[in-house]
Amino acid sequence: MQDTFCLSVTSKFSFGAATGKERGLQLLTSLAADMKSAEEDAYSYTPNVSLSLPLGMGSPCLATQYHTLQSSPVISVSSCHQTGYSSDNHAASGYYLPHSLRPNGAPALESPRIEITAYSQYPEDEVEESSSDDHIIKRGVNSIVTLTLPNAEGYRDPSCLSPASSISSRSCNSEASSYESGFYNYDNSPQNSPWQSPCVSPRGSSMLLSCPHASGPAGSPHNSPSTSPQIGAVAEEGWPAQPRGSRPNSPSYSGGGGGGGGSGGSMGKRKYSFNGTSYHQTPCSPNQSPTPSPHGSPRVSVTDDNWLANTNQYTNSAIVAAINALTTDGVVDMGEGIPVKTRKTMLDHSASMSLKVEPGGEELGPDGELCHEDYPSRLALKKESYCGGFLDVPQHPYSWSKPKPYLSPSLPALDWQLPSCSGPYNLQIEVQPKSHHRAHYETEGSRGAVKALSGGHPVVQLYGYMESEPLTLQLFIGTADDRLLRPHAFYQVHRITGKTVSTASHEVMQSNTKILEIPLLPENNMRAIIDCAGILKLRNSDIELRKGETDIGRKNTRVRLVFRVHINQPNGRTVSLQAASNPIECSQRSAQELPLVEKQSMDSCPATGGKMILLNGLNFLPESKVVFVEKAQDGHHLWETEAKVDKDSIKSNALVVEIPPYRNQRISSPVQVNFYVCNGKRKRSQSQRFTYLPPNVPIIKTEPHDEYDSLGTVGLSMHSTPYYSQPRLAPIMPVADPEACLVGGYPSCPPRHAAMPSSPPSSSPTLHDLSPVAFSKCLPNSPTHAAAPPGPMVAPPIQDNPGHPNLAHPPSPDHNSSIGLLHSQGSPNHLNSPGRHNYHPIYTNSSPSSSPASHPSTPGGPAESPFVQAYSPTQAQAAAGSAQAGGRSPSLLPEDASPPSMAITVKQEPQELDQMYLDDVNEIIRNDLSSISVHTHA
DNA sequence: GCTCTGGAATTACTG
DNA sequence: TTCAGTAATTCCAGA
Repeated sequence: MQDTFCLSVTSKFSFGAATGKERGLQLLTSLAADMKSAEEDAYSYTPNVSLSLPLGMGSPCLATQYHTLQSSPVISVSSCHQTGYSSDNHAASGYYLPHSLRPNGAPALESPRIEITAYSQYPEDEVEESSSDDHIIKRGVNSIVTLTLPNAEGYRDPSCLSPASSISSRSCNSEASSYESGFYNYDNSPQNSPWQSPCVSPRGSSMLLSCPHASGPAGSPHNSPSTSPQIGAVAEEGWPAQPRGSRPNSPSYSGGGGGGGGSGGSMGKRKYSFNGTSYHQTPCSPNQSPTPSPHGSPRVSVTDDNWLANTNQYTNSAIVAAINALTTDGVVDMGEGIPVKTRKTMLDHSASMSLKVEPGGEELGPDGELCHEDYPSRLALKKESYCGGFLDVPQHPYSWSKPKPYLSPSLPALDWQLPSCSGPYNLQIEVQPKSHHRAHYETEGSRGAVKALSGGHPVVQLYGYMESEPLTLQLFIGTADDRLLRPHAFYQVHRITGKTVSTASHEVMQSNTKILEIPLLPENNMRAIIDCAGILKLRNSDIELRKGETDIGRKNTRVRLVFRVHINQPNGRTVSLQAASNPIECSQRSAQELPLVEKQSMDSCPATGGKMILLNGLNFLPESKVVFVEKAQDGHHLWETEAKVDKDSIKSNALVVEIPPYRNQRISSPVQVNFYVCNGKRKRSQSQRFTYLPPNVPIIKTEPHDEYDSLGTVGLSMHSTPYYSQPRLAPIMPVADPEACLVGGYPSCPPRHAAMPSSPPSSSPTLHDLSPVAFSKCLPNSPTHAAAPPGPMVAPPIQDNPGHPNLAHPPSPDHNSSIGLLHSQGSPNHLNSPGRHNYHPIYTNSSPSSSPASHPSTPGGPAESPFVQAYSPTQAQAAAGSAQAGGRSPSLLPEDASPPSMAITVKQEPQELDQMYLDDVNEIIRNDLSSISVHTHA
C-alpha cells in the first residue's frame, strides 16, 4: 500500500504506526483511486491531497507542512507519530495546497469568503492544466518552485531587500488568499513564494520584470510618492473608475463613512482621503501608519483580471508566474490594498505611530514617509530593521536580531490550513482569549491587548520541541466564520507595547496581513504569553472596495487569533504548525448586547426532548429566549420552536433550558438542528448546534464492522462542551472537493444538514472530505460517489463543529478518539486539542481545553491516532461498500457512528439496513422534508 | 502625558 | 422614496 501510496502521493509518507497506518494507507489509496482527477496527473500534490485527507482526518497532527526553504512549498504529510518526514522536495504538498486547488477539480472550496467568491473567476481548469509539469502548478504555484530564488536558501528578510525590490515583492504578494482567488497565490505569503520578494534577492530582480503592473511600483520601490502614479494606473485596473475615495462604496463616505462621531472630524479625514489623493494615489503618506495593517488585507489582489490573465498565459514559466505575481501585487496592493481611509488615518496618526515605533524602528521606515503604495518599501524598511535586529524589546531576553531560521520563501500562505501538531510537535493555545475584545479603529487609541477569560492573557505553547534554538511564533488575525480559516480582511493584529507588556514582539507584513512575531524560547518551555497583541479594525468601506475582496465587513466582527510556528528540520524542510483560538467578538455592540453561548452542557438528546441543558455564556437576560431551529439546506425554516427557559436560573452568564421535543419523534437517525439565544430583535447569539437522536436506540445501522461498537459508545457520551457554532479552523488538508460535499452533499441531505445555518456543514468541509469517511459522506455529492445517499440519512453525527459537520469525523472505531470527538467537537475549544485532534486532525484550532493536562503535550498521545489508526481500511471500505451496496450514502455512516447518546445503538445488520433506511426515508418524506431531496436507496 | 476603557453621539446601511 | 432600526465609526471622558 505504501508504495502505491507513495507513488500517488509524493512519495514520502512514512506512517509510523504499523497497522493503523497501513489501514490508513489502504484507505487512502482507495480513496485516491476514487478521487482520480486530472489534477493528479497534473499536480503531484493532488495525490497528496487524497492521502492527506485521511491523515488529516486521523489527526490534526497528521499532516504537517513541510517545506524546504528553497523549494517551493513542498509539503509532505506526516502522521503525528511518524518519525520520519518525507524529504521529497518535489512533493507537492497536500497541505499547502491552495485551497483553490481541488483535487477533484471541483470548484474550489466553497467558501472562502462570505459571500462572494472569486473562485468562479478562476476556473480550475487553469489550475489543473498545468498538470504537465508536476512542479508547475497553475497559478504558478509550481512556478514558485521554479522561481525559487537561488539564494533563497537564506531567507531574506524583507528588510534585507532592496527597497525597490521590496516594492515589487510587496506587490507580488497579493494577499488574496489563495483559495479565495481561486488559485494559489504564492504571493500571499511572501514566504511561500520564493520570488515573492523578488526584491529580496537581487536576483530576484527578475522580479521586477515580473511585475508589469507593478512595474511602476517596482521601479520605484521606495518612492512611495512616485509610485503613486503607477499605482494609480494599477488601481484603475483594479478599481472602478471611481474616484478612489476611500470609500467608493458609500458615497456618503465623502461625509465620512460611518464615522459619525465627530462627523466633522471624520468627515474631514475622509474627505481628506478623497481629496488628498485617490485611494490609490495616496501614495505616500509619509506617515503611514507603520502598521501595515491598514493596508493589507490579504485578499485583495488575486482576483485581478490581470493576474489571471497573466497567470494563465504563463503557467509554465516560473518566471512568468513570478512576474504575474508581482504584477498582481502591484496592482492590488498598491492601490487597492490600502484603504483610503486607512491611509488617511495613518497620515493623521503617523506621528503617533512613529512614536510607537520601537528602537528597531520596525514600524516606520526610517523615512517615516513611506506611503501605502510604498508599503512594500515600508516592508523593506521594516525588514531592514528587522534584519538589523529590529525590535528590541529591552525587557525581553530574546533578541530579534537573530536571523529567523524558519523564514523561507516556501512558508505556507496565511490562508493555508495547517495542522496544530505534526510529528513530535504540537502547538497549543493553553489559555484562550476572552470571547469579546473590542477592536480599535485607527482613529482611536489602542484598546489594549487581548485578554484571557481569567484576566490574564492568552498563552500559547509548543510541545515536543527539544532544540535549543528559539523559534518564532507568528500571530495574525483570522476569520471566525464557517469557512476555512484565513486572514481576516477587516481586522489586523496590533502590537501592544509598554510597561505592562512582558512579551517581546515584532511586526511583519505578509500578504497584506500584519503578523506579530513572538519569540518562543526553550527556556520558557516554548511557551509565550500573548500580552502584546491587540486587534485593529479596518473600515469596512476601505476593505470592501478593494478589488478582489469578496468578504463583507458588516456584521463580520468575529475573529480568531491564529498562531503559527515554523520549525526547521535537519533535512532542510520546515514543519509549519498552526493553532487558532476560539472566536472573539470584536464589536462594541456585540460585546455589550449580543448574547453569547460559550458552552452547552450537552449537544444531543433524544428526539423526545425534555432534558435540561445548561448554557454558559454572556449577556443572558431575564427575557432571553432560546429558540431551536431546523433549516433546510436552502435556508428555509423547517421547524422552529422556543425552548422553555428556567427563569429562576437565569444569570447573565448562565441559562438553563429545557430541550423541546423534536418535531418528529420517530426519527431513525440523528437530526442536527441549531438553537440560539435571543435577547430581542436582532440580538441573537450565534447558532449553536444540537442533535436530536432517535428516541429509541436502535438507530442506525452501521457498518458491518467490528470496531463499530466503540463508535457507538463514544457517541453516547454527552458532554458539556462549549460549542461554537462557528466554523472551526479549516481543515488542514486541501479538500478534494469540499464543495462537492457541501454542495452535493447538501442537496442530498438537506433536512438534517440544513439544520445548521450558521455553519454550513460544509463550511469547512474541505479537508474533511478527503478523509475516507468524510469522503464517503461527501460522496453522495462527489463525482466519484455519484450515488449519493438520500438526504435524510445524512444527518451528521452530532457534535461536529458547526463549521464542519461531521465530515471531519468519520465514525472512528477508536473509542477514545471518538469520544474525544464527541466532546471536543462540540466545543471549538476542543477542536484543537491534540487529543481531539485524533479525530479532528484537520482542525488547526487549539482549544483551551487542549491544555496540556488534557492533552498530553506529548505529541504521541492524542495525536497519535491519526486517522489512519482510527479508521481501518476495512471500515472505510466497509463504509464505502455499505454506502454503495446499501445504496446509502456514505453519509449515513457517520451518523451511525456518532449517535451520541446511546451506547447501545449500534446495530449491525447490514441487510436490514436498507429497509431501515427506506423506512426512514419514507418517513421523512412523509414528514415533508420536502424541500430536501430525498432519495431512497432502493 | 499616555494608554486603556467604557460609553455614547453621529452617520451609514439595510430592510 | 421614506422611515425605522441596526451597525459602523468616531469622539469624549475617566481611570
